[in-house]
Amino acid sequence: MTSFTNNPSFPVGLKVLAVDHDIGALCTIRDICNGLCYQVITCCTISDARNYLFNQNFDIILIEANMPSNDTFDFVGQITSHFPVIMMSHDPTPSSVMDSITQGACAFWSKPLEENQFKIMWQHLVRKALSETPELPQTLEVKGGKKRGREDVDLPKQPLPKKSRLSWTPDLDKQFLTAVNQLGVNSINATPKNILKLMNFPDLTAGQVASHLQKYRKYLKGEIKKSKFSRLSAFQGHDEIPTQEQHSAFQGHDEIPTQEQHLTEIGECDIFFDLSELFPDFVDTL
DNA sequence: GAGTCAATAT
DNA sequence: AATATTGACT
Repeated sequence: MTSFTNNPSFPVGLKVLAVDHDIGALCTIRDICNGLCYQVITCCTISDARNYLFNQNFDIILIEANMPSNDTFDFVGQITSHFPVIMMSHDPTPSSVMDSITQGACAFWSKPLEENQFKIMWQHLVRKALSETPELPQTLEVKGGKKRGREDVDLPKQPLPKKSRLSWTPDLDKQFLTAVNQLGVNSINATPKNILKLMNFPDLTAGQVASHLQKYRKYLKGEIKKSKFSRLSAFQGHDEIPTQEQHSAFQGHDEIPTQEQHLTEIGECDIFFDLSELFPDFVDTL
């Protein structure tokens, strides 16, 4: 991930995760990081950030302090022992700065962000590495001080907090649903690989998508059967949801179907009801 | 090989 | 309970 070239003041390949509900800010961060040849991944929510951290490692994490969700600082507290975390905000109130630091963040940056701030990001990385591996300083000194700095030194990295199974958060699930709806749930194009491509979520595997897709389709079948006895609730009932559990994707957030999707679904259901009246046995195999 | 689906494992 | 894996089948 990260390495130091013969110029020890300029590590290359820093891998950055940026979390901010403000898309404009994410664009700025992305631009700056690209300019510095840093790898950067951005996301808008804490739950997406969690997923990224489950699945891959980062050198440093940038998080907006004033996110709409209220779990930001809890999250920060959970990850600062594993990653250097920098908090940021347009409005660095004493309390938000204090919360950040007490949760273990290593810096608080005032927005607007500037490239220079990113140039020194690596210092936090080194500080953290030093605190964990006392012998690193020698290595760095050699690197900068003398001879052929061509061999890169990889900073020692802490293993991931946990190699954990994927969690289908509402956000991730929403991405999934968006992709599936785009392809058409019952289209032959709605394959795990195609969905995976549309989702563009790092380190997500086709197998994971396939598993989720299977669950989703199973859920849909349940919904169709339930709606068998009441035409109206077939859709409008979509938000009044059957039980409550298995609904996270299909699990809970209210999908606002586009006009088109809506019509399509209605069409399908009408067909379904006609069939169910004529060929109840056939329908049962659906 | 790629998918689906049901069963089973974790 | 949710997710991952497996095995049979297309």
